[in-house]
Amino acid sequence: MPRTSERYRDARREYILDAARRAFARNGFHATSMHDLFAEAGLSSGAVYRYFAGKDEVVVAIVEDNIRQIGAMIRAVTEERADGSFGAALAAAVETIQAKHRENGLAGIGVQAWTEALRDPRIGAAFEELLTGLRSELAEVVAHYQRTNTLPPGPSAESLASVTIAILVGYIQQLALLGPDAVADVPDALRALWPSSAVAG
Amino acid sequence: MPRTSERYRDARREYILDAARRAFARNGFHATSMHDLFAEAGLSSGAVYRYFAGKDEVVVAIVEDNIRQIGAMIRAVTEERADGSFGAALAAAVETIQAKHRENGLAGIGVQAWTEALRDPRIGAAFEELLTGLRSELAEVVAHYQRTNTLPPGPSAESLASVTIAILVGYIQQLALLGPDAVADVPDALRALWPSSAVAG
DNA sequence: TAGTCGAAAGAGAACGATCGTTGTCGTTTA
DNA sequence: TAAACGACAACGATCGTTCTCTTTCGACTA
Repeated sequence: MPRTSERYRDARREYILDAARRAFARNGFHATSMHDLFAEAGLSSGAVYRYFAGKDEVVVAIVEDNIRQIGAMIRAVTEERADGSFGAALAAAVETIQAKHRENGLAGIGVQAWTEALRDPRIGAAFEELLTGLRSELAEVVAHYQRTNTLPPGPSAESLASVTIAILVGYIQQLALLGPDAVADVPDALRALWPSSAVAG
Repeated sequence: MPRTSERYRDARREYILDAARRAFARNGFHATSMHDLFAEAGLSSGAVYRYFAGKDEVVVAIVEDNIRQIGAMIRAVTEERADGSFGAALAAAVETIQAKHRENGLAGIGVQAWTEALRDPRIGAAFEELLTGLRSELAEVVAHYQRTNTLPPGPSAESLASVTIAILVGYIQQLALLGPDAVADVPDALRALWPSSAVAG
């Protein structure tokens, strides 16, 4: 018979993750020690280790959540805008990412997560799943724009989806490194590159 | 009066950096210890520390070289192809990057460097310089394509340059994470997106 | 309903391991 | 032969983690 409810445990876990996110966004995964994390959360080591088996588990939890966030944002925006132009859908995705980044530093965590994916098999697998899943889903969206002649019919929908992902990933990278203001004009460029009217191919 | 020539010292330094690159590409900057580096180079700590003041200096040297490589490749390709189509120039840049990655794991080091740029001010400054310099140079190239009606005249050349950088950065990211085969069809997509003929805008 | 008991939560000191770095001493070469 | 190179042991610091002890709170009992 547990002393506390499951709701309490979940809330506590989330509280620790929030503190970890702040600390990690400030100094990076590796440069942030567990003691830094304890200080940021205002808790002792014993308290934190009751909810996470180790530092790796904290990192993985944060990265997996970050993956889920980014994936969900891209999916939501591109699908709901399937009737507008391709450029407008892309611009909307970018603007959503930017807004989220301003409030919780999404991009910084994301960039760090990509590097971690190269080393940690668990994170690597999660990213591969995100990217390949996103690619096939975006391929369907892209195919729609190919049929309506706003994207060239020549290349495969999958290859165009890869370019789409590249744009979003590269945008997040610049967002993290240069800040939101430096890339504020990207949405306009995307809308102009792929407007509603037909494009040569 | 030094025991050896300056040429010897330079060669030795480069030898150590090559070993470090291999070790870092395999395990990442942080997960690779100096002892790992000594083993990879087949040298003692004393030998390495005679050429580098510390681990940070090794990392910075490798990252700065990586920045120089990527910047040079993008500049060379986009400038020499200024008479072809924008898509062809982009595809050529991507193919050059892919070839280099196959031979020395360029993309993996690059992705790690981006993360390090968030934390180390020296690396961060180098990257900001690369990105902003590249952006203004690419803006001139892009402006050329805007004048010849192969890119829409509406958006600023700088904003289109940011999108161009995003594509290249995002491509490198996918190259590192998914491997060359998974993104082999990207060049074709780029050529199809921006062919020689005029594009609506 | 008040009191008691047991288990979970949390604090905090401390430990073992590892890492980056240094210092010493032999070796090599202009 | 003097100075740089290089090997190697070892050091201090730091980090992730554990262990012990106290505190807290829900459940059961009278």
